[in-house]
Amino acid sequence: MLEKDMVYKGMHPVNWCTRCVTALGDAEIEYADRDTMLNFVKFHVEGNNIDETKEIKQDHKGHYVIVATTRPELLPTCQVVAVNPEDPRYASLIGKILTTPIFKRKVRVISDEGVKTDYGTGIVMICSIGDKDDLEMIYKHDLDFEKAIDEEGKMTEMCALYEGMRTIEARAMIVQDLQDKDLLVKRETLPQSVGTCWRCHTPVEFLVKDQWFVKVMPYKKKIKEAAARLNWYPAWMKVRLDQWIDSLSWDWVISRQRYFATPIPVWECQGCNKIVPATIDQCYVDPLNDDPPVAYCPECGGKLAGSKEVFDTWMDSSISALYNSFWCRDDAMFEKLYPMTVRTQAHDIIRTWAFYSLLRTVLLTGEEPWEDIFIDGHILAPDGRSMHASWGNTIDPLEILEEYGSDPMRYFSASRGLGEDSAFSWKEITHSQRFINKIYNIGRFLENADAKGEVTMIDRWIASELALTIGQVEDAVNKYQFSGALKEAERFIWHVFADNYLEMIKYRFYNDTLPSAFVKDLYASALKLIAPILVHVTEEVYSQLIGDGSIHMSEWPRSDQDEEALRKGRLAKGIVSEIRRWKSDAGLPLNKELGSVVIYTDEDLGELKNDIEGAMNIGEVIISSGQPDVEEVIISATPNFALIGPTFGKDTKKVATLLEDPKIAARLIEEGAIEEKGYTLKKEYISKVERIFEQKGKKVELIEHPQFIIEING
RNA sequence: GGGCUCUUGGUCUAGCUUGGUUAUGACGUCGCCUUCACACGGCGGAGGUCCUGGGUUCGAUUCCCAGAGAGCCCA
Repeated sequence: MLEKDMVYKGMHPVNWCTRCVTALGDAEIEYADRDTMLNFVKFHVEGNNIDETKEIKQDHKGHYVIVATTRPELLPTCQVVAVNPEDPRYASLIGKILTTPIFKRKVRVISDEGVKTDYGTGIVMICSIGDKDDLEMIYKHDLDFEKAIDEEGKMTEMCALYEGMRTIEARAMIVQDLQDKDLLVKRETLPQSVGTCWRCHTPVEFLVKDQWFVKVMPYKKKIKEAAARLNWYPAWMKVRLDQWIDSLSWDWVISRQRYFATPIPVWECQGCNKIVPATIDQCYVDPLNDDPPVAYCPECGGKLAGSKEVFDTWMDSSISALYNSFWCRDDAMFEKLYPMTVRTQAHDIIRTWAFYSLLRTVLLTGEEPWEDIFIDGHILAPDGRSMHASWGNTIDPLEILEEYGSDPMRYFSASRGLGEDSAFSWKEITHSQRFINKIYNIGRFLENADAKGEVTMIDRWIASELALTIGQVEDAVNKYQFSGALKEAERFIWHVFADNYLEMIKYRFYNDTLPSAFVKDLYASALKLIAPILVHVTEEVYSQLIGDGSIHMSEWPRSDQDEEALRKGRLAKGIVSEIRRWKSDAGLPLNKELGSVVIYTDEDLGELKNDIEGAMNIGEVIISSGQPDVEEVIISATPNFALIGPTFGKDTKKVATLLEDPKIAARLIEEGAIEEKGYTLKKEYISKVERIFEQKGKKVELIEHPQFIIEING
């Protein structure tokens, strides 16, 4: 980058802590709200033909204007005074010369739209360097950098009799002197947000120092184009990067004055300042201890001195994609691995890691470092705030690992929505432990199965359910929605495979008609879906059931989807659930034997008859395509708004009221379509009806479902 | 001050892209069930102004606008 002129050395203001005596990166600044004093100071106007106005007054020394400043100690560096061009109060002042108080410097009044008319008196002095606004003005109007404050926070010799004082002392003294000389009009308290050193909370100063830079300004468009080619997850995170790039107004300062970090691998000629970089085969190199590649300056023969500065740490981390793909070390690997598939990081370092990575790799290779970028949130303390040792709300992950193991913690991490911060929750740990326990116990149950039974309809059903789940997990993972993948896999394993399927095949387990290998294999396939999250329990169970290498090295699962099996299996599952619920409602044990049950349905459930009997301990299940011999009375009906809304528009409510009438609903279901109050009603406008059943005046135990009716004969 | 995000039973949360039956699940809570993988289990119940206001619409948790509160990033 040095050779390509993308890196240069130049004078530039840096954030500086006068207590730690070091430069600070922008990220090391903490803003603190505090009160300061806004001082209203007289600046006398040069010349005689002055129009006196409300703002331009006169005292015994002549005409003056009032400038407001929070930093009177920077008066010695005041080079210009600025007003807003739109400000009518000072229109006549633009171009005039003022005399600075005490230091008696002649300064010009300039206009700049950046001046806020409602700050102080609307006139501001531009000093080097009070704040970022000053900095912008200095660049914009090509002013000199003057140094009033040194590295240790003391006033320099240009501050005349204030030289050697600390800034706070100098400020107090100057205010006093201004007052004594009748140059101070008034003081006001002003709430202010001050940048402070993150370590010692000393307010930071801007100091102009010799620094190394990576050019950013010429490449903003290029970086935004590269960012646009990435797939962002979540998509809105890209907005943050774009706006950050737009807001940048300086190149990237990459040098730091620190004790440790990666040394800047260059030597400088003491005579002519020629830069001699280390050669590639010299790396890694410490120019303070290692010899330069040439003994003397190739330009002037002068003595070379190694750089004492180190890199901003982002210089290292910004090329992680290049490093990890063996850039400059193994061309074949680089060709294969680069660009990398995905960058994963949190949202707080979009402006640093993501941005600098894009910048460096685009400048070095001409292409973006990854195909996808996914931005995750932070884990907050259980109280919803960020974790701080001083707040006493931290969670030590090592304690969780020791007490619960890593699977519950991984479960928690994966269960969070992508990109959003979320509070750590012990409940999730509890829940995940239960799930892990479930996974383990299912494994223990299947472990002992060794029968070689036939694969039946219900087995093909669970295989089809698995196939659907695999698809859902794939969709979620492809969008980096691990929480969705986890949820689908858990739903299948716990609530479909264990709660329903296992209950329906248990009787085959005990009468040795289970196709054990098939069931074990299917369960192992399901475990693969969550193996990347629950790495240990899945490995344990897999090794017990399959015992053929690691689950983490196995093929991604596949399963056959059979529409007929899916339809019939779901129906059987629904029937079992309904009977179970009925037993529960009746206060019966779930294994209470039932004499016979008649199931009325249009579907041919012959192949599932045994499974229903086995699951619910029923003497005999009779499948009938007819209707039970009972009288039905409709007691309520629910309209199908999805149909009647588009059909009836504004009249939807009236029609809905008609459909809800049990008598109308009964007639409608009987006749299919009827005319009522001028509307043509159809049977399909009713989505659900509630009925009761009677047989010769006696109550009949019927379970009603849209797809079937169950008649229970205890 | 600017940007982005969030607000859903006691607590946490899914759904909102593509508006429509009874709003998902977890933790807790209450009741029932000791069935031989698991009582750290199973089944069921109670518990909701889907932040507020306005708009679009026959219909808004979902779409649009405004506001309030919270978080993060920046200044």
